[in-house]
Amino acid sequence: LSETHRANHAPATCEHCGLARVCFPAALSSAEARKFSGLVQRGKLVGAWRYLCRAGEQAQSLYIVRSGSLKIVDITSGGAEAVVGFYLPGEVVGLDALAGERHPHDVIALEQTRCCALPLSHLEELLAQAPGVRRELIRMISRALDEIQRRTTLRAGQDAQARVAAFILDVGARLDRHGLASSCFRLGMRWRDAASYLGLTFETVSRALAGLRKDGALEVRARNVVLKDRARLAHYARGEAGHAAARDQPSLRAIATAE
Amino acid sequence: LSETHRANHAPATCEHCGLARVCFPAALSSAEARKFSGLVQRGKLVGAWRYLCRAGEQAQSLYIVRSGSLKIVDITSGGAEAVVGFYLPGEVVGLDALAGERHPHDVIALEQTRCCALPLSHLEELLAQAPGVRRELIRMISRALDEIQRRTTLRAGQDAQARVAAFILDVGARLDRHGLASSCFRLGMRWRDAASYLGLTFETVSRALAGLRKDGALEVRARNVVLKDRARLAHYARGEAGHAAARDQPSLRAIATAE
DNA sequence: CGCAGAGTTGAACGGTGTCAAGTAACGTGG
DNA sequence: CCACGTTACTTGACACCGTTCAACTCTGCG
Repeated sequence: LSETHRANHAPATCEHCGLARVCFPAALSSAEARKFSGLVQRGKLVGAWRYLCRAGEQAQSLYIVRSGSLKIVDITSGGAEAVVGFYLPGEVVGLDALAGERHPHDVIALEQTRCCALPLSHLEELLAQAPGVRRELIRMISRALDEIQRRTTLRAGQDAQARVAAFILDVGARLDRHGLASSCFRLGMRWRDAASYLGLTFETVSRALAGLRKDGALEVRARNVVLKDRARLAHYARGEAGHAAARDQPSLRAIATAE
Repeated sequence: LSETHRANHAPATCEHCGLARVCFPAALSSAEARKFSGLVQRGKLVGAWRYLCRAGEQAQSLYIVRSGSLKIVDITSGGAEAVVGFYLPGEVVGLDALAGERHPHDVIALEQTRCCALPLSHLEELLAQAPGVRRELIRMISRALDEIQRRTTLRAGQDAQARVAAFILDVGARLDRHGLASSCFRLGMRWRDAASYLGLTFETVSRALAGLRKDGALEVRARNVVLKDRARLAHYARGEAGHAAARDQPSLRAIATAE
């Protein structure tokens, strides 16, 4: 059963993959894409709660999430776990391991998750031979850097409801970017994980969601989220709900332009 | 004042620069390093409070901070400014603009700051001709990604003293990595900026510093910081000071290893 | 059907934000 | 170089949001 199932979800080449338009090959010439496709191990399955990779471990591959989701986890010296981020379908795991060649964090599947793998040895080969892959890889890491930086705004300075609303919208936008339903989706993580990521407790996340639900901004059942009113959510995400807007004036005296 | 001194001795080539061992050329062959050196505009000066680049602006160059410091700023829809990060000497500005070719954030000098610039047009040229530069660039972006991700831990979940202690240690570590004094340094930013970065108010930062100072963990005068007791600071940074350690048990049932 | 883990909801405490007043550092112009 | 004004920082008091602890319900799975 799982074999035929896997076959259905695992096309033989990247060209036939549902994510082809947003994955690596999208920006490659067809020759490069074929070469790329030949080096990729497609559709590796990672069960719920299993590690895709472990902190400190030698990095073997880049992984592209095809379906499912994962969490990036940092274990503090006290043994507590802090969630550093999530990987959603269409996103690439391991871009942060290209410097040290070691994975900096544990990456754990939140549900049954399917990934394609590009072995790093093959990546080297591709980088030398296919300039498109080089450009694309640099573009990807750079974009990842930008997104993480942009995301830090969600996690500090705002109150709980704003952070939760922003988080939901962010997940929606990320799914949207990869052509997946962005108004009605299933969150793979427990609230506990989302809370850790947002710097809150799961009780607070629960309460924030209750508030958003009561206002008709969204619906939540189990872990399925339906965005009912994006504008209202965005409003919450900016902290402009109920109480007045931010009064933290820029105090910015930055000078118009250098030279 | 030491700044003007240094300015007079702005080296004519990268080989003679004090940061040579930690900057780009460190990992290049001498031929590549010479080529690199020839394409770099050295020692551009950015006055305090001036923009190195602006959000949305077409990216022209990668910048390497030689001395001084800058803040990365995001302007919220309400007009308030949120500090997303800082650049310290030896670090590279603009790695997050390689995807969209536009700078995602304002970058503002916190003090008189000196940067070298590598025009992106020249970078393309280098990437094609010098494989060492390609490797090094990928390594650098990847490392930046890792560091930002690692840094998110500092900003969520811990109390104010822990965050401030962790921040100070992080700045010290970053300076150390580039061969600069790591136990006694000057923070270029106002507490207001550090507070924004840490998701706190500047009053709370001030109080946290007062606490750390009272315990003899560090000394602060104006913006000069002296680390007196790193162990104690690290202790604070882990949130193990005074009250008991984290009781947030992993609840981690992640399964030993996939397959 | 029943257990275990996840999520919800309530009450009380505490840390941080907020407001306010006072002090120290910095830059500017005399 | 000094007086001044502005800005940054310090410190205190209080309110509020979020954490903590606890009881309960829901969901999923054997």
